[in-house]
Amino acid sequence: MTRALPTTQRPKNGVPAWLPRSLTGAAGWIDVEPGAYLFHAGDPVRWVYWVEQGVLKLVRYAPDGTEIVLHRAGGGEVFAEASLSAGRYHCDGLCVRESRLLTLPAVPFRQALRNDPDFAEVWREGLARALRSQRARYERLGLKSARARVLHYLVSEGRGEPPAIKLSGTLREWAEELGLAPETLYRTLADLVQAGTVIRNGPIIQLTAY
Amino acid sequence: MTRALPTTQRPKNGVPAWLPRSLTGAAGWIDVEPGAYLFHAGDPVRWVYWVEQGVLKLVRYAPDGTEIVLHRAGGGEVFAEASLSAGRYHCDGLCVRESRLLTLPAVPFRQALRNDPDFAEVWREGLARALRSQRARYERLGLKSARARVLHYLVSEGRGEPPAIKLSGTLREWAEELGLAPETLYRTLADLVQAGTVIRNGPIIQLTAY
DNA sequence: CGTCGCATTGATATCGCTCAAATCCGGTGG
DNA sequence: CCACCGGATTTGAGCGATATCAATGCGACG
Repeated sequence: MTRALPTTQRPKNGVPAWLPRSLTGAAGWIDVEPGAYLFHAGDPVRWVYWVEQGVLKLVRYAPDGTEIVLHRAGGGEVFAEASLSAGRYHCDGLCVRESRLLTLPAVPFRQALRNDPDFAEVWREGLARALRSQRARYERLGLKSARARVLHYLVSEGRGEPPAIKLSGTLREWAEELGLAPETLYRTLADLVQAGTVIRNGPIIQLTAY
Repeated sequence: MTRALPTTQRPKNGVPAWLPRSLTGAAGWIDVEPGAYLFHAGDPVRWVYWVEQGVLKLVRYAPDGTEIVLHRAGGGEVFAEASLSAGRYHCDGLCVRESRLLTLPAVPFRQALRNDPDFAEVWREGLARALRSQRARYERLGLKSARARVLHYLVSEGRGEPPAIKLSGTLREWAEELGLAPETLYRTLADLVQAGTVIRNGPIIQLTAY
């Protein structure tokens, strides 16, 4: 059932520096189109992917066919790394937006983790960082009010004293990250500025001091 | 500012088997009461905690004093392991429910990760598993309807075909995990049973087949 | 037998989502 | 330089799903 992967070969630029040579040697670039499946549940694990650009997702399906998204990965992230500790995939991996991926063979990847302590440490740090980030996002979405989510974001992701952030994308994208409709974020931000709780200078958003 | 830790010594039972001897030798049991701080932001990192029982949380504070929860840890989980890659804590760690903890000194812990490949692998697997779980929970909370969250939970956490789960706790606890008011979960479950989408036998909840 | 917490159901209020229209802004082509 | 276009940003209005408040039943436990 797995659709054949596009195999466009690309020059090996942009390979993350933290990958050991034993892996980069066997790696290859591919481009995938939205809707294309990288693998299906049950397929033997062959590759782990590093996402240079684009968006991918891991999905399962409810009996009625409803898609259940387990994870979304974007640029700079590793995709399907859970498969490293499994022989077969436990969900489908598919492309959401046109993506360029670095394919890393799973077997040498596992070997590198066991044999290269430096790589293992970098990998471990990456997992820990991702886990921290994910926990904070989870706690944030547990908050019921838009106001509380925005403040949570500013405090947990912000830098400085008082905390401030610089939006890298659009407000719409931020709204999606916060699990809010864009309109709700617009209004909530306006209210917070109105109330003097935050100050906004274009893409810079800052909590006011005590 | 850090309140002195309770230092009740306990017999060394219940130590997780995956910990290397180099760590268990230096470990100790403590009991902490709700409201007690294990550490404050800025404190030098001394310990990582394994939670035998209880609930702890990592928090920061908004300028107005609002508590921002970054993470909650319960029985069987490791707490404050992010501190392993930092010299100082970046948030406060405090006790939510009476807890019994195993204190693991940070320095030997880091050494063990570097020097003991087996331990490093177990640790890595644990991080990866926690990360997967957290991603699924995050995607779930991103769903706006109670119905969708329940179905997502059944598909992503359920076992078998069609997916089924056995509730280990109360429905209230499940509701909290789903980010719903308990009443909403009661009603949603009743509706799903009514509609024939799920079957419920006490704590066993199962999706119906196609 | 009394108490406590969970489960359940009812009634109501509220907040955020949705649909809509107007404006702004950057980029593009004439 | 200007007209035009598409997407983001705002603001308005209304609806609906969920939270909240309440009351009852139930079972465990002392």
